[in-house]
Amino acid sequence: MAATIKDVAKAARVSVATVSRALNGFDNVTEKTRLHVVKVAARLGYIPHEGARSLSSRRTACVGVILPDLYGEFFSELIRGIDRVAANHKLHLLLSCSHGDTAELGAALRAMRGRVDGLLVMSPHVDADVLAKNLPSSMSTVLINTRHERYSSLMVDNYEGARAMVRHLVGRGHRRIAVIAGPEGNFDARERLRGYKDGLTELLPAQRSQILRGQFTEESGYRAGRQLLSMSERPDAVFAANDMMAIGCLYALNEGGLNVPQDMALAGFDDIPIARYVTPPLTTVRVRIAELGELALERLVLAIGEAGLDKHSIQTLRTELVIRSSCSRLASTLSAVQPKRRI
Amino acid sequence: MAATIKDVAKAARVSVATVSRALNGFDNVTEKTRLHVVKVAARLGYIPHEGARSLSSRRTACVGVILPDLYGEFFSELIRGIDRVAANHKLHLLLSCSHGDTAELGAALRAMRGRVDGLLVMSPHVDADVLAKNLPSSMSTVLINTRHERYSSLMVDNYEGARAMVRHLVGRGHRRIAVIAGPEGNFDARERLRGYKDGLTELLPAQRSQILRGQFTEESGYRAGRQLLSMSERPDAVFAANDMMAIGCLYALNEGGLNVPQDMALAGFDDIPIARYVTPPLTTVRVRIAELGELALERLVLAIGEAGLDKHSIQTLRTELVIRSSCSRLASTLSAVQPKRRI
DNA sequence: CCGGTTTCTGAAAACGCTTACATTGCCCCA
DNA sequence: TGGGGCAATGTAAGCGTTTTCAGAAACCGG
Repeated sequence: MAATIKDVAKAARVSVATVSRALNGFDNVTEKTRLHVVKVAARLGYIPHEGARSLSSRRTACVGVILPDLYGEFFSELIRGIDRVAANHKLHLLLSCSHGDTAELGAALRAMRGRVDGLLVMSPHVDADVLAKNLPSSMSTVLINTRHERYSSLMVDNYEGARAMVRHLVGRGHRRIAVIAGPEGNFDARERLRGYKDGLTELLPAQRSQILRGQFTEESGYRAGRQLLSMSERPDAVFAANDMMAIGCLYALNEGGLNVPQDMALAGFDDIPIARYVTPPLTTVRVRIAELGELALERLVLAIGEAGLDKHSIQTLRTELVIRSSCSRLASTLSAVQPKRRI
Repeated sequence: MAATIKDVAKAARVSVATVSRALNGFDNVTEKTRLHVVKVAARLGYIPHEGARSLSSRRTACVGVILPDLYGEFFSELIRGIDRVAANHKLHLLLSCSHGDTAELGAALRAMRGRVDGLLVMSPHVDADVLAKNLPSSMSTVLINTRHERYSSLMVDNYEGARAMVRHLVGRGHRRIAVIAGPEGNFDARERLRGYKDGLTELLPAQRSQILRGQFTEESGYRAGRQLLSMSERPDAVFAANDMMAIGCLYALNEGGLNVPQDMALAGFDDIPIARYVTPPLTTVRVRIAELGELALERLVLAIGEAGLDKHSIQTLRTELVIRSSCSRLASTLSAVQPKRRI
């Protein structure tokens, strides 16, 4: 059995209190005693039981991170950002995944009680009150890309990002601009779609929007690409609601013998690290993903510090257009069409 | 303050023991009592304090996962595999990152004491006995791609994978085959390099090996690519020790006007999801990354179950050559060189 | 109606720490 | 030399559960 503080106390012939103080660097212990205790502890290979420690001290030095999924670079980037800040604050990460399932989300939330000091939740499926119902009240919480009236959150400006992209595509001469949208109930997907639609009606009121459904996965992007290939009147540009789908779509288009951007422009959203490495490099909307994670945890740390005084703030991260070569100007279209531009 | 079991007991006019039993589904409680307790608990919004629970029951339902880093798709895939199994077993993941630093690794290991039931450690930097020194003895542990005499581990057959790739490249007619190696002290890097070297001396004893150093990041792959561009006598094939570097290298080569595979073949290692989506799709060595995570956790779960009886086994996952188009045959080289083949 | 089971429930002791409070011992100054 | 004050240490009460053990209640056959 692993040594406990009692064993150390016994072996060092002092009380457990003294051991605790000595090992935790309190100043009310003689240097001599401390040294002795430290030595004995080392000899016994004593490692404090963090569970007991947090029960007693009422802080766990852990934060919970609840994500909808773990697939793809978006989440790994997010976690990486979170980890950076966590390391700074000597916090540990308890990772949980709702797998898009409401029940699992609820369970994950409840399971965090007594394990963590605060919670980072990303739950883009807008199943509003699973949160309120399963979150231990008094648990500091920060939401990521999830809107809820009772909790602070960090949002990405999906709407403006999407609009900016449409503006860019139109500016480059594209007219028939299709979108590969994200999953239905998804908050980000919805906002990006809204941005696309608004951008389109604003700039090209005559053009019909053209929406393909995707699931934010490469695979669904690939399927959308196949669909595009089989269309009689192909769009001249496709705006995928995230990079993964753009990449899947790109693959399908290449496979179908289409050249991006000459035959069809392609844009993504997120600017995941890989986006610049595909060929052609992907024009996309940059979301500073790691920073999103960092900011969220920074904010959570603050909230934990201030305990009760919940500020309930919403911060929105701006996005940024990243122009690479997957959306070059369409010379032919440009000359053929004389758009009524309002830009 | 959040409700505790005591509050529930008081409100329900029963003892805490009864509340505990009722809520945990023991059968020695009248159905009537249980219902009553459950109702009261719900009314008070009671959520059990998992920390207290694990202290008392001596199991945490958590496993620790210690990784060297979080950057890139390799780790996200690994975590995804781990998460799948964790979800099955209703385990939670406590994620920690050593950032390649021995001290941090030690700290992370110690921090796991009393927080988790078992540990998954990937520490390819062969700093052998940080492990033994900081691991609470009696903590079930499974290593991933890390060799240590005292613990069970799951390994990837890096050596054979690399050799197979060299064999493939030679088979395709490549002769001057350079490698972009991983970081020095890294176990995987070392094995892959060894495979490369052995493959080379075996098949092309006359050819000198040509080694560029990388850090397993795209960025270092990019630098290696620049180096390649500036060489007077360029290799006709490059084998990057992982896909990330291959992708970075590809970018540099494209940028330098080289066509892959016509001007230079390029191969990677890992088969991260993105590998198939770059252009040209990357020939690589497939490591079933998610499966690696799954198997590791499966094994850990077993080890936790059997407590003392450590089996201390080593399982090696085979790799698999994935041939895409980044390494097509070099017609010119083929005719020019008449190798003494031993294959 | 009574002893002996079988259920159900409660009291209290863990679990391994931290920490408030009490106690001891020592120094120093009156 | 005695006592006030302070620093070092010890005692013990938590922290919120589970779980052992013992007691109470209900049941059953004789």
